[in-house]
Amino acid sequence: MPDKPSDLKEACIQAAREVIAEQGVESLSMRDVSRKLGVSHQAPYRHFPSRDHLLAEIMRRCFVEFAHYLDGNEVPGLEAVGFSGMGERYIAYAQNKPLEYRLMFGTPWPEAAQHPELIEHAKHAFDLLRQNLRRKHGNEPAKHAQADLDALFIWSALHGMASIRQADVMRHLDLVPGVDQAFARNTLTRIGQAMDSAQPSGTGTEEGTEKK
Amino acid sequence: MPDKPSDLKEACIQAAREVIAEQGVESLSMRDVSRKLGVSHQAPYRHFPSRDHLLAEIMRRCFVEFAHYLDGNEVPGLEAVGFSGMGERYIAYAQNKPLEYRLMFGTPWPEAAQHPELIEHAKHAFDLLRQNLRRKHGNEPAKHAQADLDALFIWSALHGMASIRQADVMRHLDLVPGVDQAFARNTLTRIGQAMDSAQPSGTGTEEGTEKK
DNA sequence: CATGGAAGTTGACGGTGTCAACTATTGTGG
DNA sequence: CCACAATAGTTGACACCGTCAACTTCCATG
Repeated sequence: MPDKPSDLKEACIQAAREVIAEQGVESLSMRDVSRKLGVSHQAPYRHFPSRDHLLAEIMRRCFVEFAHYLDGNEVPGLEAVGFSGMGERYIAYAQNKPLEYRLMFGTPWPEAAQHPELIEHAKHAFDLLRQNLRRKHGNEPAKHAQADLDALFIWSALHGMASIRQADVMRHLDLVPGVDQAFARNTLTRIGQAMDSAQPSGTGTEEGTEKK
Repeated sequence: MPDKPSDLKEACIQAAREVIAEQGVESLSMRDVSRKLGVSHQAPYRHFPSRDHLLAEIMRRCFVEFAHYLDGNEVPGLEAVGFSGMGERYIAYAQNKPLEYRLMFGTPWPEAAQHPELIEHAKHAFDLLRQNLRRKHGNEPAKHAQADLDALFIWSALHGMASIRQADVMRHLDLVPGVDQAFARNTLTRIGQAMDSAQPSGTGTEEGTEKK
């Protein structure tokens, strides 16, 4: 039990991450981190105005790590091979850091206005994917809408897969044995097939023929 | 204020759904339900052993509704036109009943063993998609693995999109205007393109050439 | 009519986040 | 060198939560 750490703010973040890693986000309490640090239950409030602010700071750091991961700086085995490599790194992150992934993408976010740096770093991670696609499409502004749509689609498929894999409902679907192993590979293949097909006609920005 | 409802169990479920619709899942409390029904804070425990059991029952009913929706019995405008129609109905449900969708797919599930009927109904909803794909592939058992993989991929893309659309982080990504409108349509198109491509080589059940 | 089980009430316990007031420490200006 | 103010940390309270235990109320059945 480390008593009275010199940098309490940093120690709070560290302790909170440990609690999250051991028991999950939802059962993290301010008083847990206080106890863990051998400090009064109000001490963390000197450094974080509320539980949400502590959580937001942790999420922000997770997004920094995540972006680093997506850039290929964390998994030296997988060299950057364009977008497909990024998809694999996305999957690898969700698989290797499931609690962090759940924290970033599975937890109800605190009010955005209160935590501008959080959304800034989240946006940055998304921008890595988007810029990758803009380079692929050619960077003229006319193509930006399609790049955004592609980024959203790829993110959807990857995030949906990561969420489903982490939800224990998957264990109860009576899947054909071995399918869970092939799930990630198949998803990447299907994404690639979709992206190799012709681009969808319109972005929907010109008119709306399906408004009913 | 409805005093002393005759069927308290049903009234609890109704009241809880209202609270969820007004304030979200996470701020639903047993005592809220009690107060709303003008009843003591322990009365609901006569009918539900715990908060999780009440939540599980509500989730179960949501899955029943959701399956009904997927089958096309709720949106008479959209006739059942095979898989593609089901994708649209999936999206329509997530859009029209966002809180129920969040409850089913965005909330940490209670321990599965405690709530067998919940997973049974969840599995039933997934089976609607799977059986649809089995009919499409031909129903021989050899094709079942591919049907499962396809179902998981389609579910991933749809669920990922639904989650992302509901997360308010989307409002902060500086997307090209109009892209959010086209998001759903583009996703369906991309799914269709992926499914129209050749099937991926293996299911991963035969051997593992990528185990390392 | 007695009795027993089911439904509902009351009260408590330990847990939480957070406000308010207090103390201790530390660095600085007179 | 010392007073003083800011900063960090403590203590105590409050309202809320889920849930256990003991109590009452009531109705159906023997």
